[in-house]
Amino acid sequence: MRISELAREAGTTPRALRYYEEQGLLRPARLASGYRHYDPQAVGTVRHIQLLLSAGLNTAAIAEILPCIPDDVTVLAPTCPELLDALAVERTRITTSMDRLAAARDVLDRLIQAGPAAGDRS
Amino acid sequence: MRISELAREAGTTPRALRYYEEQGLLRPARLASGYRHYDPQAVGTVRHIQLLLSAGLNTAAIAEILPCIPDDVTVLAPTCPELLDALAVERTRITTSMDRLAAARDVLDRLIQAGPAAGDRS
DNA sequence: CTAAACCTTCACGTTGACGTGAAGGTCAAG
DNA sequence: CTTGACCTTCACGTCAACGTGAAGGTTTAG
Repeated sequence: MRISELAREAGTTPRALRYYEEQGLLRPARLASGYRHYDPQAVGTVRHIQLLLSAGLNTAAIAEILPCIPDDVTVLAPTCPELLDALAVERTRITTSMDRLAAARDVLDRLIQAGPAAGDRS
Repeated sequence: MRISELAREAGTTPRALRYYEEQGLLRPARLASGYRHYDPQAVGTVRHIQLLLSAGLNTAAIAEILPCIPDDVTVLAPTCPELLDALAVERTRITTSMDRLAAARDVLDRLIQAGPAAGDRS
């Protein structure tokens, strides 16, 4: 598939896919015309990238981790043991972020309940 | 107190405090010299700001919410009912972020366990 | 009185993940 | 054979929360 189709399938833009390639996250083949050619597995790969990005990992961290993620999401066969430290660091970072989010959400919850709870009868 | 002392107390920098003021989050008094003067409550206010920032709220959202947060953190008395929608939106955003973080952490967990789980007995 | 350590207001620099044209090549359809 | 929808590579723009001097006024300690 070509870049626009992959972008549609994965819910992103051609620009982002070129950026991922520039950062070493994707290595599409090239047609004679110079067009990028992606195999179907790239859809899952891109979804992984987006997921990890939304978790706060930067492209450098994903570039380290991504080669360890096999095509089939559920199988998870050949892991790279050298990266365990990096994985643990990111895991800790994610957990810390979740804790902060939970604390902030508590503040909002108190605000939400403090207001209308007292006297909102309409 | 002056800006450097507040920065120390709240664990941040004078630059950040000036930025918060520029964004309408703080309104310190001014001495005759032009120096900013903060009352002790500002320490808690700044901590709230940092917490909400770390939760992904931007300064505009915090500017809306902050006036509703009373000085005493635990009391939470006079809430602004008009802002309930904004609060709910941010709450949803936070929950969504937490879900994404949890999903990404699951991916990392599978990677962490897939590798050393097979044969790591030490 | 002077030096250190504050403070002030500009105003440009940084970082990351892209957005957004610009200028031009490629390819299937009519 | 030309239109239009693709694609390519630069390369500058964006946004947010500050960092980092620059140039100068203020306050405090000796």
